[in-house]
Amino acid sequence: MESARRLIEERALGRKIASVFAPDAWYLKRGLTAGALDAVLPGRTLTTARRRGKLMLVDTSDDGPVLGLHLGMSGRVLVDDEAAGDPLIYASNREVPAWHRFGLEFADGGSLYLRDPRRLGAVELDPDEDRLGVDAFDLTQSQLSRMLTASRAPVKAVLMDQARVAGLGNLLTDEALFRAAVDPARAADTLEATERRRLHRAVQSTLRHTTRRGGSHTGRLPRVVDEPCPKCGAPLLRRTVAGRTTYSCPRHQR
DNA sequence: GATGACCTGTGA
DNA sequence: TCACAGGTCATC
Repeated sequence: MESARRLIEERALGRKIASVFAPDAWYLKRGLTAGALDAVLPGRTLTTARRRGKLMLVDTSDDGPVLGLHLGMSGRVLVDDEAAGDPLIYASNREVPAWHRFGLEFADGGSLYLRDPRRLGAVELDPDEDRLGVDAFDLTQSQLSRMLTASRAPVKAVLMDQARVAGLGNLLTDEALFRAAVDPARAADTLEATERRRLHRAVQSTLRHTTRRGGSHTGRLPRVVDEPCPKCGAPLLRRTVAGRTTYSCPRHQR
């Protein structure tokens, strides 16, 4: 995610858009059409690449619209046919032209494409940025503590709620809870102050770890039932928490 | 806040 | 052949 933003920042800013490639109407959200994109993007350049959680925000020149790009779980950004980051898990890295769901052709002959096998990504114009909470990278200890003490939901549900914290998905959340030794199903408001601090540190270290690996989600917690816990050896547990498949260690995550 | 639908490649 | 993966949205 962050590496995709950086790729756009380093390689795509300042290049004049010649045309828009938007063959997949389903991929355009909130009433957006290919015609609307054609009407506003050609002639402009991309000026800034920002990110809030999993939503990429690309500003355009001459008071143009903000281009919102969602990668979903399997989407990747390609600039001049070059991808960012490590190969993702749960996603194919093959080159299939039909997986190009959206793109910008630049006047210099280059391009920016979203390649997304499973079509779970999305493109929108002028996205409502405030539907997302604080970006996980900027989450402070006291912000997290307030969220936790204010909710009786499972701690995993609080971490995954994009309106509270933007950017933590299923895998990252499991990994952070594993590192913090906290049971994902614990009601958020039952965490002690020391556990809340530990969880904050675990979120930060998980994020640092994954960005260092180029945004890939591979962590310390194996997502395999009955695999021995790398920390204490107990067979790992698999269940549904907050509506998502959840792996945790039944012994040391309390 | 929980649940199921959406979508489609992957691997058993 | 089919269960499963994940982020988001509509619905309860």
